[in-house]
Amino acid sequence: MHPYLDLPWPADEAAAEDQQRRLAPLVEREDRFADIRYVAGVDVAYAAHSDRLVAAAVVLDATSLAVVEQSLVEDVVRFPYIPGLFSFRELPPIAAALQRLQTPPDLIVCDGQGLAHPRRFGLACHLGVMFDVPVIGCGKTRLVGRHAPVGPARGEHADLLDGDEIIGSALRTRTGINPLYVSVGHRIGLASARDWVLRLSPTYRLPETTRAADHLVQEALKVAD
DNA sequence: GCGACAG
DNA sequence: ATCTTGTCGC
Repeated sequence: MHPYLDLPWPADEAAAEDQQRRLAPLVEREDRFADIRYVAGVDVAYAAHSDRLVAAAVVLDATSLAVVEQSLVEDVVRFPYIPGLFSFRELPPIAAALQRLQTPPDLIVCDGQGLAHPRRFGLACHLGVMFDVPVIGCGKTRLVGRHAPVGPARGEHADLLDGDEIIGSALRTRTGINPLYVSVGHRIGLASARDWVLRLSPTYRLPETTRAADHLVQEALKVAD
C-alpha cells in the first residue's frame, strides 16, 4: 500500500502540534468501507540502550484471524516520546512497514488512541489520514478523557468523555480484565470500531492483530541484538 | 504551582 | 516503550 498524503516533517514540537490541528478536520468519523477481508496490526519495539527500533505490520484474514503476510522494518528513533505527539515517534517506521505489504489491508488496528487525543488526532487518525484507510485506535491505557465504571462482562463498554464530547469507548474485551480504550482513527464509526475490536479479541485482552505484530517485533529485536 | 501524561 | 524477581490470586 502507498501513502495518500505526503506529510511534511515538523521541525519542532510546536510545528507538530500545528500539523495535528491542520489535519484533524480530515478525520472521517463514520463508516466508509466495503468488505473487510484483511485486517492489519502494527507495532514498534525499541532496543534498550540504543536508538534502534523495529516496526512490523501483520495482515490477518478477518474471518479466520490467520496470518496472511508480515513485514518488518529496522529504523532509528526520530522523535522523543511526548504525550500527545506519540505519532511522530511511531508513524515513520510503521508507515515504512505498511508500504512493504503486498496485501493492502482493509482495516488497520494500532496501539494508541485515535480521536481520544487532546487535539483529536492520535496515531490512529494520523495513520488513517496518511493512507486514507480505515483505522481503529486501541490503547491499553488512556491519554485523555474520563468514563464511568465498565460492566464486568465481555462486550460491555462506557463512553470515554472529554467534557460532554464522546471521544471513544472503554471496552471490556475479557471478563475480569481491564477494559481497552477504543477510539475512531479514520473512516470507521465508534460502534463499528467496538464490534471489530471484539471480533478480533476472541480470547485475550488485546486484538489478535496487536498480538501478532507485537510478537513479531519482539522476536525481531532479539535476533537483531 | 501541581498533577497527568497513548507507547 | 524498556529494565526486572518473585509473588499474589483464580
